[in-house]
Amino acid sequence: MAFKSIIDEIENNLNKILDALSISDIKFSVEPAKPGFGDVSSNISFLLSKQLKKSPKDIAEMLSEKYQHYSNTLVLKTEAHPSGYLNFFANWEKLNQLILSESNLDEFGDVDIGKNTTIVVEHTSVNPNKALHIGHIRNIIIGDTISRILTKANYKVNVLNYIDDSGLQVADIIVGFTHLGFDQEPPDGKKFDHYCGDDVYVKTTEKYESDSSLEDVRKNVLKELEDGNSETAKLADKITRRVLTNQLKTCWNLSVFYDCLNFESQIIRSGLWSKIFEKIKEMNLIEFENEGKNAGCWIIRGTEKEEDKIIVRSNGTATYIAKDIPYAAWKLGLIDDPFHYQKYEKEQPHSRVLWQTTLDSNNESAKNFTGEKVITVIDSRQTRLQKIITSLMGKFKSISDAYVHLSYESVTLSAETAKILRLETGGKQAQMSGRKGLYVNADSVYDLLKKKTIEETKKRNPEMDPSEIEKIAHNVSVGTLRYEMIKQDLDKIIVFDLTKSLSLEGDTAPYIQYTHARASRILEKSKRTPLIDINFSLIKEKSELDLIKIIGLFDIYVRDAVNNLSPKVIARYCHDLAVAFNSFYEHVKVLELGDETLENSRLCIVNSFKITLEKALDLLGIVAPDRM
RNA sequence: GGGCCCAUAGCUCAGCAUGGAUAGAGUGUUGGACUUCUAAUCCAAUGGUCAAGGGAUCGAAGCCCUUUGGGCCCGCCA
Repeated sequence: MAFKSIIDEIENNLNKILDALSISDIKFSVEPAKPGFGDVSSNISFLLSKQLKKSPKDIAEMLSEKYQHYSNTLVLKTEAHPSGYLNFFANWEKLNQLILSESNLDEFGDVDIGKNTTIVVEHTSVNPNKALHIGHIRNIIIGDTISRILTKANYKVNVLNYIDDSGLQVADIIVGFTHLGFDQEPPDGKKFDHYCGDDVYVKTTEKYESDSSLEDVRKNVLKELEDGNSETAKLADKITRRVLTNQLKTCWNLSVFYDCLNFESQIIRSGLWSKIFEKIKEMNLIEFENEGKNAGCWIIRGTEKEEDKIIVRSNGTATYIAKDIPYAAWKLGLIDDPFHYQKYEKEQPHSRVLWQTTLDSNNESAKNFTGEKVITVIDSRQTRLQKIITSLMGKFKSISDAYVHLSYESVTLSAETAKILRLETGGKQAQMSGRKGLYVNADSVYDLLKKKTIEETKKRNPEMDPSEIEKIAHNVSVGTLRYEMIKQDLDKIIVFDLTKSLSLEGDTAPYIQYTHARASRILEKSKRTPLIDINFSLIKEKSELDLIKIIGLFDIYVRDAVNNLSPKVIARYCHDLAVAFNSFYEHVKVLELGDETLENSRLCIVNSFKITLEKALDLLGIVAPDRM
């Protein structure tokens, strides 16, 4: 509750006042105040202005007076601001005690929005024919962060990664291996996923332009992929699984973990499509077109100005979007589960078990990776298709918003970075393209960051053990990359610039992580555990109060992040915490004050800050080092 | 042609959902602070017709409409 306690107290009292005035249906706000306007503000006077035929200022004065007659534990005084706002000043002695003691609890920041219901978060879902590039990373980090935040909000989260192992992109590299003579072993220790993406995929698609006969080869390969028993399918299975293992390595390195891998090939072979096809036919959600350009196809009728969408071609085969329908329905638990589950062959770090679908029965107990709600993280270019899926799922499931497409803008390359990749754009940003080899691999960005952070850490800790430096550099590099992907809103394009991405100053993860290291060192040097039963009247410096206040706002921001599915809210909160701590650090001393009691009270603040920041950063998948 | 998204300081972005006080950060530039709990830091200065126009409102960066500029999507491809 923390800071929310004072908000609730004010809200209650204001409601009582309204009751006494026989006023109802007023949805006023009670929010943390802007600096300089007390601690909590309400807009209530503005909303009453019309009804009471008085100026907001007069109403604020009236309310302020009345407020005195109600019981207050956390509010010290009220103030009617000339602008009309009703401002409240906190009893900081009590509020400090409340916030600092609550911040020591494990469940600090928890909010119960999910009520322990299940929710699916699907993210990553990259074709297993290439290495992850910086654009995929945005998807992955958004998905992982959302999963962490939803878990904090008491959802039981099932994280899924959909493996499109039977699509055109996979067919392309198989063509490369079977018809263009690419060796199945990458050269000189190159990571296999990089080799498939950088070499096999790019060069094979290049070949299509000069050799049109390859088109037929490709079509055949694609067809053979659907039949699990073909030699082609077996080769593809071997290749894609090897690429997948490499991709997962990249994800795990970034502290991204999953619960289950769902293979498209198995969805196709499970026959789920024909079941759902029958069902949507029965429900009249799909129509057979007898005439016009789509004659002979099954279509979903477009609404008003939108075009009809073909689901089954006139030759009887299902289109791309059709494949998404059974999967979406499966995720929502709307159809009998055709899968068995087995543990993934490689062990996922942090002893979180990773499962994968299989069509072969085994001895594992039954699993359920579906959810009452589903969040699918896919970039905004798929909005149109996802809208169709969403509306279709809405007709299957009565809960509103059961299926959510969490959309985000793509990552583009800055003109300078494109130039490094030998693409002249005339100063404009460029869309990445796996096909054209125009992208920046995630692994290489990590490597560059790592190299730089090792240097920086060494500089500051010349005596430190190399393995310790390595560990810190890893956490800082991962933090930097993750923070860059999450700190802005989902609807903003990220223009990725290789040089700028290496910045470790300002609004970056290292800035935030550094404050944690500072706090840790103070606690370490104090050589004692701060005691919480302190004299709170000693805390009166502005920088102290500001810091405690922000600590107390944690759950409010978690709530905000969940309700708006907005990971950046937590990123900003972490940044705010760090700014407040840095200001505290510069303005007041903690150690060697010659005043045991004051020292202890400040140590309490430092400790609360440290554990709160740790929790908040954990929601972003960022580890806070004790030294850096 | 139709649809979706974006436009706030030189640059990158918060604020917009739920209208109200003084529009905030970072970065850049300029100046200052390390014999001090780590300077990956802090402090200060600089920098804004909130794209343009109109509307509703006591009140608009925010809501409605129009326009402009930019991005993306619109295949019996995936």
